Amino acid sequence: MSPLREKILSTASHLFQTQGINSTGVDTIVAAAGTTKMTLYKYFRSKENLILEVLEQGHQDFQAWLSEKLNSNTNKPSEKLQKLFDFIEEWVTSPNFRGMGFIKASAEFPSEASPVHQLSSEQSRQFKQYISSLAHEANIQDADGLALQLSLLFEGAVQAEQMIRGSGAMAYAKKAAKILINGAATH
Amino acid sequence: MSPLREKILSTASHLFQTQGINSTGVDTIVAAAGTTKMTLYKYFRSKENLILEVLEQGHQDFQAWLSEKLNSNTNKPSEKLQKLFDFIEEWVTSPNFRGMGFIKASAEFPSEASPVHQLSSEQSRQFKQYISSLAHEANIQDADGLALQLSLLFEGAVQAEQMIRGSGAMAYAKKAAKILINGAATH
DNA sequence: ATCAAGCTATACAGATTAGTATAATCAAAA
DNA sequence: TTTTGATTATACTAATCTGTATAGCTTGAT
Repeated sequence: MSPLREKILSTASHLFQTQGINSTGVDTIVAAAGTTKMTLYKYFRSKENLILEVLEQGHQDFQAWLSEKLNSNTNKPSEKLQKLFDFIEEWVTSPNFRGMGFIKASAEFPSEASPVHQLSSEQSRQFKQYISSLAHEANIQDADGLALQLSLLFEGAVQAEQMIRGSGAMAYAKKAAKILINGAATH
Repeated sequence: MSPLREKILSTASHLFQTQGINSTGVDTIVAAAGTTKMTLYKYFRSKENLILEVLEQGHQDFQAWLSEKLNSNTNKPSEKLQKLFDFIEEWVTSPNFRGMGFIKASAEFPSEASPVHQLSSEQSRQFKQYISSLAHEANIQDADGLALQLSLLFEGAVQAEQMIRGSGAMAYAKKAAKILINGAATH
């Protein structure tokens, strides 16, 4: 892929996260990326299109990183579920963590008719589905229920971390997750 | 207070929640409220000022409703904590629930220099502090830790409910809350 | 009936937005 | 050296935004 295209994507991702999506103009993006509007509109049909691609890439990066971590560091299915929040914490507290795109995007595009909102909720659904599959492999009875609860903790912790940087929310979310997982496993 | 002023406040609150704050123009607000810009700017110094007042009123309404419910329906401190999420669910699933302002506002105003962001995180802190005081009265050892975990569940559930309306997330958040409360009480 | 206060109507300024049109520049390939 | 393709520079359109200025209307009190 064109390096300029990637530069625009990463610059936009950074600005969207730090300044907000709607508050970040196209002019700001191209200035920060060191290019011009003509080039941006050559690679992206519209600003909405750029937003969608930023979201898509962010989500894929996270999912790929997470499943790779789980597959290479754990063996048994029950172990995967137990270590899930350890890796999530590692991701969230890493220096180049820029927040979860789909959480903020759904807040900035509340209308369900918006393609951005639709992609956001689809990504949230996919993430929950991934946790559910882990819970299912670990023979948890109410796998979907546990997955929903864990995703609530996750989204709440990310939200809290975005609200007050360095709040340590994820550490407590991890503890809560362990309690919920153990509780669900005994049934 | 002037009925027109209140009409503007409630209209703005509704539009901010359904369309987003930054995406809702002042012209849209006055048209929906059946008045004009001149009147709006008579009662509110600026749009930012209006946003702050909408947030303030929404938070006060919620806090007043919740503590009234808890004080009139429960006696023992431990009972308050147990019934907390029952009442929260009642609030969130009520027909005129318009979402929690401070959660979306912090997403739309990510810069910590923004007064809107500052008020949002202050309200989030106050809510967590309220839960903490309940936990403390119930003689929970790590009252602050439990309060943080419960507020994560709360914010995650509201977020999920905003993302996919009628997802039933709050019911599962309630179950998770009971488990965490019981777990913390035995220590 | 006159007056005053509150509200409406409308037009405007100034800034910012997304997106486009046109021309100049630059580098590498033929 | 000439051509080709990619990028830049700049100017522009048309819409939208917050906030203000000016003038007219309406209603209730004196």
